[in-house]
Amino acid sequence: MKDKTLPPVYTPALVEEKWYRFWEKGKYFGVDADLRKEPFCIVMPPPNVTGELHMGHALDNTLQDVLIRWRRMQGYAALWLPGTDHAGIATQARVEAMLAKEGLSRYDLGREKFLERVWSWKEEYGNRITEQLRRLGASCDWNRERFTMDPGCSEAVKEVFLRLYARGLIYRGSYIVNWCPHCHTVISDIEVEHKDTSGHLYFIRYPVKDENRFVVIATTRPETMLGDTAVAVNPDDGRYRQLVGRVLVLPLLGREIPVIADAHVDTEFGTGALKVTPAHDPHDFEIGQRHQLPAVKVIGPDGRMTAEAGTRYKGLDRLECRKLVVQDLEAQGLLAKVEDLDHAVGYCYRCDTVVEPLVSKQWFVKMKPLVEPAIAAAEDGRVEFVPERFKKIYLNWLENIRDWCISRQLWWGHRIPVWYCSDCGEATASGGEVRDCPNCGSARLDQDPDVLDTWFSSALWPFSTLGWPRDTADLKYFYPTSVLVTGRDIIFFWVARMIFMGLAFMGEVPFKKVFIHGLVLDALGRKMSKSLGNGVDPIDVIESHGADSLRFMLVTGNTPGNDLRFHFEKLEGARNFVNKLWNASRFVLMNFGGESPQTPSPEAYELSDRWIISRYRETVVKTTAALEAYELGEAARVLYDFVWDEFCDWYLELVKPRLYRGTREEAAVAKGVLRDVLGGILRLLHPVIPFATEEIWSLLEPGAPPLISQPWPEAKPEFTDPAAEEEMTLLIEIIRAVRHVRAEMNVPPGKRAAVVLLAPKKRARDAIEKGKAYIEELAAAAVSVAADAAAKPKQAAHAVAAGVEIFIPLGGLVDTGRERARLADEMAAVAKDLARLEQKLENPGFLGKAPAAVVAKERDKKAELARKLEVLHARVAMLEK
RNA sequence: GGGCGCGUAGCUCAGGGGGAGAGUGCUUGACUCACAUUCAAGAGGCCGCUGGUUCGAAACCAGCCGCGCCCA
Repeated sequence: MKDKTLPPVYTPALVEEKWYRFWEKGKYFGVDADLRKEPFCIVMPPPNVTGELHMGHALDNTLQDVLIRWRRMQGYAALWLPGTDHAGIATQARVEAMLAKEGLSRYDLGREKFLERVWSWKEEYGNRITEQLRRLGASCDWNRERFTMDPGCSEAVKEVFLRLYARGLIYRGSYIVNWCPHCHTVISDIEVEHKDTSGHLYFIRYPVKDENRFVVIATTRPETMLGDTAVAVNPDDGRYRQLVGRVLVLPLLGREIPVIADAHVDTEFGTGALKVTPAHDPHDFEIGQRHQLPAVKVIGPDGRMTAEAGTRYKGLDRLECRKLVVQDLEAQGLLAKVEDLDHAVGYCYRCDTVVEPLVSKQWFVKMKPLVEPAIAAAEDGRVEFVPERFKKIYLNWLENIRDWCISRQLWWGHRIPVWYCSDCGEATASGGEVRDCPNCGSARLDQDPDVLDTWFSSALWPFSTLGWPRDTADLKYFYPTSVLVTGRDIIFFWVARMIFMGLAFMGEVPFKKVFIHGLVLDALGRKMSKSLGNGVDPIDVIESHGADSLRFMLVTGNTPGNDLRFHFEKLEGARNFVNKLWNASRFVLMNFGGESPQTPSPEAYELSDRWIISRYRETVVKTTAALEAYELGEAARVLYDFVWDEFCDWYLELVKPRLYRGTREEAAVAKGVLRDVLGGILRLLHPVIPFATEEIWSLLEPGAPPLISQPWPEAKPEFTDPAAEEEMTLLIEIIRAVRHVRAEMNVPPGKRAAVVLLAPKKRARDAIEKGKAYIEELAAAAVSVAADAAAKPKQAAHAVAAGVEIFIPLGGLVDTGRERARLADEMAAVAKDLARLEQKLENPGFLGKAPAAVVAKERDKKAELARKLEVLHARVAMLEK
């Protein structure tokens, strides 16, 4: 070993940090608007500032980094724009929890002081996740890092709010909304997760006024009956027709409520009579609107019963109240029955608390006018989904969308830029502080206390980060961005909203492609979650196996749109691959002995050189095509196979004789090829495995510009060499056959065996002559070639490969019984295949309708199998003698 | 209830109208001077079921069964 500087096991920790610093300091991630180049731009889905890197981030950002590094190498002005999201609810909750440890609430501090605390918390912890992204190798332009609450983004949020308000697309009103009693804020419809929950269906008798009969209603939430203002039946329901217009007496409270008819009522559910609680159920709210029913709020924002619920229930938690109401109804004989029922219950997606629907005055975005262009853009292909099926999901959602509730009862976020006059009640929207009411001149003005939904600012991300509302060069150059890479779980939250906001304010779609990937699941196929404790920390993985291994595992395991299970075995496989690359490079470098070999002239190539170059060219084509098609996993698999099977297992072995025993000239040719092909491999792998490839590159090409800035390999047509491929395929087949026989016959691996090859065809004989040294080296054989059957040795193990008969004379070592059995098995297999082919070739349908090339191919196969069978028969006959 | 995805080797998954693939695990052999995180050889599969289209289906279509996800 001439060079001991390369350790035999690749150690990522020694390499990764060094190269990341080098790239970042050397500004290799940075890019400017450059009209001589094509732009390629990805805006990073901003992780929450509160967040820590999880496997979902690791996958999402690895895929982005692969695309960005690849396009950068292809010569695009490749901008990957990073940033973080202020994550209203999550961040505020985090800081409030911290305060709680000091025995304080946010109200103790007051709004201003509280926000100071959040900002300082953000300064302290907010860059943790960006540091973690660096460890993953993310090559984003940190100089352009943005934050959804930085001055620029805040400006954009205000501007968008004001413009939408001016167009009448933002309005304030009292509607039923989803209240999370734990987060203490309203959340939008999509922030509610519906989960099947086992509960009960309570059947309650509502007495008809002045009559001795009842209407029985069914409900899963009996406590809401205290807020009932009607009972509704379907107008076509004969059972209840005569009751419509009558008055019922609401049990427990004695309030008189009407029986109304509404087509919305499902006659199949329960008894067909529906209690109507407009203040606490979305459907009931709509019925209430249609029939001008009062909305009685019996549940307050704290999840407790209000005074309207009556003195007996006031102050009780909604679930305690449920028990008491049921108990009271039963005592009064008004509870008809209780059934078990699984039904969908809404939970807050942030904190998993049961959401309480209630009527409240909130700000909304009117969706219809915004959504129509967003639908059109997907339908006419201005924005494309990869895989395409996600387009349907997107469209289906937009087509059934309801108005978006955007106000949140939080302090951390973009404050709603509206001021209310205490004197005349006028609401004024403004980009700056309003001091005098434009309506009455009063100075008694208060800004709306609420902030905007975090997703409101995220929706502007692709253009707010490029400078909007200012008309910047970046915005002109990079917008619309090239592709958005994100998980399928936030198509509604984010992707759809960016598209309609982009269309509304830029007049163009924010990205041309949406590349959707699945989720990273645990080994058992469950979502990784804190509560299950089944999450795998990417940083742990990076520390134990290296960022490259993690990235390679995530990329190879990824099929477009499908979920990916995390298995440590797969991670180890990836680690082994990186180590394989490392060692192959180590071998190459050791043989260079510090010199830089030159590319040989093509005439100097021998068969194996022509073969590996041809295979390399094919790999460039396949890899590039897979990347173009967003099949990143396929690209990585193609590279894995090429590097491990063809380059390491075959080419490196084939090259050893020349390096160890060849002439100087021969060795120089081999080294030149090694340098070229390994260099190409490093380029191809760099987007997926950036650290190890950069390290190896620096050793392979000392003094050259770093790999990150090298051009992507070209697929030169002149590299393709079908003859070399055909010949090598033959030789590989022969080598495998010899190895097989040796193993079967228990020939010790170290023992050089004599091998006689009988090749009737001249082409095969020529190839064997050319590759004789390969066979001898890789099959530990002493080869002699013969053209006619006279050369057949008698006491020999035997095999057939690609029309070539292989004899390994073993003298007395051949166990004829065993050999006969082996041959019989092989003959059976061949005969079976042959029979199938013969049948096929006798089928007139096949002969008449199949393409000529297919028929010819099948004929060839048949001929070859027939000959093989013949040879095997002859061999058996010989053994019989 | 509607929509989508997935059922291929023991496990995890690619592939995709004309020869069933990979990784891992398993069996056998080898510490061969790049790598035992390795090398070589091997066993292992009515490609979920039933029909249809086709000369030809594991692949395309329909239905069914099972699992998962999303929406209501």
